[in-house]
Amino acid sequence: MLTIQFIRDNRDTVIERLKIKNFKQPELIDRIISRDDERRSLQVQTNGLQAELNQLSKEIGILFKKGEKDKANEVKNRTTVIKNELETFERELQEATEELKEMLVQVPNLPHPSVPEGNSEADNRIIREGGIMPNLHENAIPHWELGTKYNLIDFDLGVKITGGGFPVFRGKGAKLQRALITYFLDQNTGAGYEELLPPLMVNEASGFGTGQLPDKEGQMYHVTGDNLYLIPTSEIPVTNIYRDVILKAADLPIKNTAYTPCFRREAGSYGKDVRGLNRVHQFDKVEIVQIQHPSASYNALEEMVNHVEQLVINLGLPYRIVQLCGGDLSFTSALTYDFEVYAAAQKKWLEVSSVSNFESYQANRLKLRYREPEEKRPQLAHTLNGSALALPRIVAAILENNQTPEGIMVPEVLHPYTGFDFI
RNA sequence: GGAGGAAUGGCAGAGUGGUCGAAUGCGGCGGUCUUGAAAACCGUUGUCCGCGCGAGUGGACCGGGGGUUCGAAUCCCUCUUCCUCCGCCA
Repeated sequence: MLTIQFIRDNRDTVIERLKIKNFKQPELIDRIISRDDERRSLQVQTNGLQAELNQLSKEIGILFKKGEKDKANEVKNRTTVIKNELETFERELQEATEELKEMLVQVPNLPHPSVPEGNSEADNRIIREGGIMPNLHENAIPHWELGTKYNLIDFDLGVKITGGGFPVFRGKGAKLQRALITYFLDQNTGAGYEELLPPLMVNEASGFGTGQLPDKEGQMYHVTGDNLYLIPTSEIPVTNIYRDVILKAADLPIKNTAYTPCFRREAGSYGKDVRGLNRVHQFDKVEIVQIQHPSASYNALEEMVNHVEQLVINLGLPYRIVQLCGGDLSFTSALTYDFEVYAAAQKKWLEVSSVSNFESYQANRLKLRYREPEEKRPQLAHTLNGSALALPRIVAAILENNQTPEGIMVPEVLHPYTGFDFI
């Protein structure tokens, strides 16, 4: 979330920039500022009464020690009055603080100045395109049919044992998954990212820290018995490692990578674009996360984009990089680049990575800070993350684009990992 | 799952109702000394929210939340986590 201080100091800018994000309640900004005014005044009054009470309590202690019991009791009577008064102020102060936070949490991150205006995908800006479009033979088929034909993916089995959107990979299909995961992790660690293997379930505090809670609750599987959430992305456990942490400026940047399965309910997305691996409830993803100094975060974002681009290039997939417009940008992001690869049989662009700079928005929720060597006060760090990469759609594109009448060619970089070059 | 014990500042560790944000040690930072370093000595060293032009100053925080009390690190309730033992188990 944005800090209250920032909102107070930049009211007009905040309102103006949030327009690009289609923020629907600009009046909330003024409500926040006036509620904060109230909060401050309540705090002044509360603190004053508390100071008085503290002073009297000390006096009582001293009087009792001296044995002046009567005098002590007299002072005690005075405290009763203050306590009653204080109770009201404390309650109101607490209410104001809580309401303020509830309102702050509803304000999305400000988009970066370069973010184009727009309401939907159609307004996203294509930054770069690359790779070569494949020429498929006449009888080319989409990946869900290839998966069945070559016994790589069994969608029906997944339905049987769990439900729709939980495919079973088998044989060379399973091995291809493992190869991609290992390949991505190797490339990421080679680029200086420390490999992590985090928990797949997180608590509420973690969900709040990265911005999934309280609003996007419906997107996550909730383990009600223990009040835990299955992660929709390893961004949550990895970034939350640094929750409530004050780093030294010299510790920055921190670069982590993690492979995890991801779980998404995808409520309300039935119908279009859900065939095969295009949209599933459980999938594998390798993520990269950076904790950055604010002055370096946009360079880091470019670096991450270049890194992810190289992965896609190495796999030989036609791709494009788009910058999300204001309306398509997520609640917490300031700037996001999406990677899409072309799946030639279904003739569709599939999103395989989303690389974002959250600036200090998550950091403020997380209380993730760093300190400059000579500075007393810690500053909020910047957080960034991106998929490197999400597997199912990569697999879909590889299967579809590399199919020949004789079988499917495995990208060369994967051969050491798969142990086979043809399916 | 059952029975006990514990949680204090960066770390270790005192503190069981009163001027305690908290002894002491270590670590960190600054200084003295030294050609330099070490040692020794001296000083300093948490976070957050306010008020004040400023020098300053008020409040909160001893795992989280609630309670008792004029006053809580200290007493009570509750949750979480860790340790020991028993049971179960990959």
